[in-house]
Amino acid sequence: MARRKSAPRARRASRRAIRPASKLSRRRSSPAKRHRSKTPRRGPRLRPRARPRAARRQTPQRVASPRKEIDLREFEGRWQAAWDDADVYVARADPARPKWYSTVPYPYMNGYQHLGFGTSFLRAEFQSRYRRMLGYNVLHPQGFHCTGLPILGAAKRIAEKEPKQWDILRKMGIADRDIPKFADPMHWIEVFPEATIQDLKGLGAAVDWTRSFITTPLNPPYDAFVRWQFHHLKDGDFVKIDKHPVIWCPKDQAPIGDHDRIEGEGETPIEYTLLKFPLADGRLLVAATIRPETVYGQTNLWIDPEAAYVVAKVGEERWILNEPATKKLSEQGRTVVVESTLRGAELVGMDAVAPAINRAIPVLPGSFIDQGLGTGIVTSVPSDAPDDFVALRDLQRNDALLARYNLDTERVRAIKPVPIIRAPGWGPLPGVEIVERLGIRDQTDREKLEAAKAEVYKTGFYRGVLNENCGPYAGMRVEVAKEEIRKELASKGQADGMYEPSGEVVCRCTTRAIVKVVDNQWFLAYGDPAWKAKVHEAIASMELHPEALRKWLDYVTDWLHDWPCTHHRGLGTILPWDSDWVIESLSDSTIYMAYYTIAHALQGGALRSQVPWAGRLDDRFFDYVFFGKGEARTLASRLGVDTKLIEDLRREFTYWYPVDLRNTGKDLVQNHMAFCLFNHTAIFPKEHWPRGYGVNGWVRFAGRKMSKSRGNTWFIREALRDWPADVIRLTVANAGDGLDDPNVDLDFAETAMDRLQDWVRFATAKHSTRREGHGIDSWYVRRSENRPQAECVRRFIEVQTKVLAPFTPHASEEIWHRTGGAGFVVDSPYPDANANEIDPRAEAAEVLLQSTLADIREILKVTGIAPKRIALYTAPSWKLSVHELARGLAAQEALSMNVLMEKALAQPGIRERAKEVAAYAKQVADELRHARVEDRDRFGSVDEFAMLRENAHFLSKELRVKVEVFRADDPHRWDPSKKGERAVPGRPAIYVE
RNA sequence: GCGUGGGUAGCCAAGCCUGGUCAAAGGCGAGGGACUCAAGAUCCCUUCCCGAAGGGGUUCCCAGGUUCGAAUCCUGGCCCACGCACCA
Repeated sequence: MARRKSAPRARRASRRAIRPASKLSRRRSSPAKRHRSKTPRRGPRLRPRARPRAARRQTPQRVASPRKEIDLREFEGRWQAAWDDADVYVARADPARPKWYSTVPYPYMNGYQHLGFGTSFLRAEFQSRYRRMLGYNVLHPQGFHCTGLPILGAAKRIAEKEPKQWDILRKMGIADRDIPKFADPMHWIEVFPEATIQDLKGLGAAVDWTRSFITTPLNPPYDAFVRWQFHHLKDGDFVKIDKHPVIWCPKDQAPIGDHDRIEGEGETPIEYTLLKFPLADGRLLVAATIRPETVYGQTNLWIDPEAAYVVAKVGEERWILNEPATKKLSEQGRTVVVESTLRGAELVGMDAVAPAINRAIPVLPGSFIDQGLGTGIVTSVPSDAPDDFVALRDLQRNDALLARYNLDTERVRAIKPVPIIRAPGWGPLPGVEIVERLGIRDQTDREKLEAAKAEVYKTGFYRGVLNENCGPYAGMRVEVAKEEIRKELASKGQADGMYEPSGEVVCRCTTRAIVKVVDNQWFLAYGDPAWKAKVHEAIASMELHPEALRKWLDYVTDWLHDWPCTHHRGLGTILPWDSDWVIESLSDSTIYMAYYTIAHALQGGALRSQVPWAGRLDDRFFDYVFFGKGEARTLASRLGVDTKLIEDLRREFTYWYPVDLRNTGKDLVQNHMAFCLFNHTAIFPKEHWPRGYGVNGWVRFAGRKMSKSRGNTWFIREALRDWPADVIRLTVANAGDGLDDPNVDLDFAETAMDRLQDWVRFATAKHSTRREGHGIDSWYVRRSENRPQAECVRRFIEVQTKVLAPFTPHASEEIWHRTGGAGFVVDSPYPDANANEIDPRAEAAEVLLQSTLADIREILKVTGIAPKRIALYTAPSWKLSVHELARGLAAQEALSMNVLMEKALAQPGIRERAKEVAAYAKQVADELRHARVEDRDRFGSVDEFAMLRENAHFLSKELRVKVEVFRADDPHRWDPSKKGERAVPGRPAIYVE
C-alpha cells in the first residue's frame, strides 16, 4: 500500500479556511460587495477570496469549527508521491491488454509553461485516465523541445542585459540574482524541463516520466533518431534543394529569424515588380511597386533630387536606380555592375516612357521616397496612391520648386489623376478621396499617409475591379489583374522582379534587413501532390475532435508548400548529408511519438541520455526497431547489449504504435499537426499512421485572451500556488469545447473548490454524520427524509468517486482509500450502467412527484398565497380507464376520437357522463397521438393515489404546509372549489387554501 | 480576400451531427428564504415577458425556406474570432 509522505509544498500552501466572525470584517467588505453587484468586476481575481486576517486573530474560539476542514493540497502531495512510489503511470507493453497511446506535442523550453499548454495537456490526460479505468494499458509520455533559435536568442539577450528579456524572466518569478545564469543557453535547458516536470506533477499528471527526454544533439539517441528520419526522407525523395528568399542581414551575412529582430517580427519576403521606363538615351529608370495593376493610372515618375542614384549594367540593359537596390539585386542572384553615379536632380524634368501605357511621362521631384525600400524611384499613380497624389499637389502648388527644377509649370499643373479602379464604397479616385477625408496636409504628414495607404490598398485589392481605362484588363478583378499584368509586362521586357521584406525589419545589430535569395536551401517537399494525396488518405481514416478539424486539415494539406527544413543557426541535429545545415525545429519533431515507445531504454531515466550504447545508435538500429529490418542479434552485439533488449524495444514499438490521440492547441494545426501526418505517411506503413487528433482553442483567462504581451499569462506554477490541482483540473474541464477559445473562469474555480471540499467531507464522513447530505444528490436526501439508505449512499459515493477520478484524481484517491477501496482508484474499473438497477416505475413515480411539486410551487408563486392547507386530487377511475383505452389504441396506432368514444361508452358507468367523457377523450386523443412510446408507458405504471398519499408527508415538509391527497371521485373528499374535476392521469388537481 | 470556427438568456457555457421529451443542462452573477448574534460558508426557491391557479406570450444573430413540428435541416445576409507560414 501507498507510503504516506506529505509533500512540503502542499503543507506550505495549505490554506485553512477559518470562518471569520467579526463585525469588522463584515462592515469592511460589504460596501465592496454592493459596489461589485453594480459594476462588472474588472480584471481577473487570481486567488480565492481571502478571509481577513484580523478577523481570524480576534476570534480564536471560532477556530474550533464544528466542521472538519478539508485540505485538498495536503493529500494532493501525498497521493502524487504514492502514485510515484508505486510506478502507477509507468507503462510497458503487455500484449494481453488493449493499449491506448496519447500524447501532446512537447512544449518549447524557453520558459515556464502556462495554462494554455496545461489545458491542451489536461484534455489529453483526462482521456488517458478515463481509458486507464476502462482497462486499457495507457501510455502517456512527455518530452521537451529545445530545438531552434529562441533559447539561443533569449540567452544572448540576457548576456547583453537587454531589459525586455530580463523582464520576461523576472515576470516568470525568477530572482534577479539568478537571471544572469540564463546568459548560458544550457541553463535554460537545465531549468525549464525540470520545472515543467514539477508543474505537471503538481497538476497530478498521469505521465510515464521514464520516457521523457529533451531534443537536440545534447541527447545523443534522439539526435540519432532525427538523423535516421532524415535519411529516410532523403531516400524517399521527400527532401529537395532549391532557391529561397530569406530575410537577411547584410552586415551579419546571415538570415534573421523573428527572434533576432529588433523590429519586424512576422515580416516575410514579398516580391515587388520592377517597372522599366526607357529614357531617350535608352537607359532605363527602374521603379519598384507592389501594385503593378495600377500601371494604367501612371501620370509621372518620382525621383528624390537630393538622393544619389547609379547607372548599372544588368544583363544587357543599363538601369538607373539607387545603390542599395543594386546590392539587393546582387544578393538575389542578379549580376549587377555599377558604372557611374548621378544625382536625382539630374534626372528631374526628363521624360521616360511608362510601361503598359507606352507613353512619355515626366520625371518629377518627390521628397517622400524611402531610399531603403525598392529602387529609390517611384511611379506615380495619384488616383490610388495617397503619397503620389499629395506629392503631386504639393508640387503643383509650389512655384519655387517648379522654378528650381525648371519644370514646365503648365504641363505639371495639367496632370490629373486617372481613374482606374472601381471599388465598393469608393469614388473613382480613392487616393484623392482619402487624402481629403483625413485632411492630409502635405508629404510630411507621414502617419496619416501610412494609414491612408493601408485603407485604400485593402479594399482596392480585395474588392476592386479595373475600369475602362485599363485596356485589355477592363472589368478584371484587381486581385487577378495584378498577376496578369505583371506577367505580361515581364514577358515584354517592361518589368522585372525584386524581393523586399513585407515590412521594415531591423536586425539586432541595428542593420536594416534585405531579402537574399539563397540557392541551396533544403526543403521538405510538402508541395508534392502525390505526398499530399497520401496525407488526405491518412486524414480520411482518422478520428478527429472536433469533427470540424477534418476540413481544416484537408485544407491545410493542400495549402502547404515546400517547407525550408534547415537553418544555419540554432540548436538542432546537423543535417546528416550536409553539415553546413542544422535541422529546423518544426522538422525534427514530426514522428518522435515513435521515439517515446523506446525512450525508456535509450534515456536510462535521464532527460539527456548517459546510456553508453544509446550514444552509438545508427540507422540500422532504428530500421530494426521501427521496421523489423535486419537482425536483432547482430545489432545487439555491435551495440554491446542483450539481443532480448533489442527485441523488447521492437515489441514496445509494435505494441504501442500508432498514436491513438494527439491533442494540441489550434495554433499547431497548420504546421506541426499537418507535418506529423506528412512525415508519418512518408516513413511509416499505413498501420502506423496516427489514429486520432484533438484540437482545442486558445485559452482565455477570465474572458481575455491569454498572451504574454498583454501580461495576461497564468503559469501553471502560479495557478498551483493559488488553487489546488483538482480545482484547476475541474476549471479547465469546464472551460469549453470545440475550436472556440475555452475560458478559464475563476468564479467557477471558487465554487468548484468549495464543492469539492464538501464532497470529500461528505464522502469520507462516517455514515451517522452523513445525514446532512452536503455533496450528495439533494433530491434523494430529501426524499429519504434525511435518512438515506446506507448501501445506496455507499454505491453513490463509489460511482461518483470513480466518475470524478479522471478530473479530480487526488480527491478521488483520498476518498477511495478512506472508504476502504482496494488499490488505487485511478486504476479501478470505470462504473457501468446496470440495467437491472433501473426501475422505470420508480422513476415514473419520481417524475410525477417532482412535476406535482413544481406545479404547486408555480401556483404559489403566481397567486402569492401563503398556503394554510393544500389538497391534491388524483384522476377519477373513469378517466383512468379512458386513458388506458387510449394508450392501448395508440400502441396499435389506431387512436382516433370516434374509436376511443365507442370503446369508452361500452364500459359500465360511462354512458351517463357521455358529455364529459367526450371532452376528455378528445383531449387524450390529441395528447397521445404524438406522444412517444416511453412517455405513454409512464402512465399506468404508477398508482398515483397510493404514491402521493405515501409521500404527502414529504410534500408537506418541502412546502412547509399540510398536504392532503384525495381521489377526485371520492365523495367524502375535502374540495371546496371543485378542483377535483380537473384531475387527469399524470396530473393531479391541486387546491391551495 | 482565402480558409476555419462561431453568434444560445445579464455573463460563461451545453444542446445542433442524429428535428419533437426545449422557455432551452450546468456554472457565474443577481434576488428571496432557511440556518444564524451575524455572515463572504451551507441548504432551498426564483431569475425572458405577462399572469391571484399549474396558464399564456415572445425567444436561440437577421430574413426566407423545408416540415405536422426547427435552437437543431436548407438558402441568402449581417457580425465576431483565429490562421494566412519558413517558426515556436
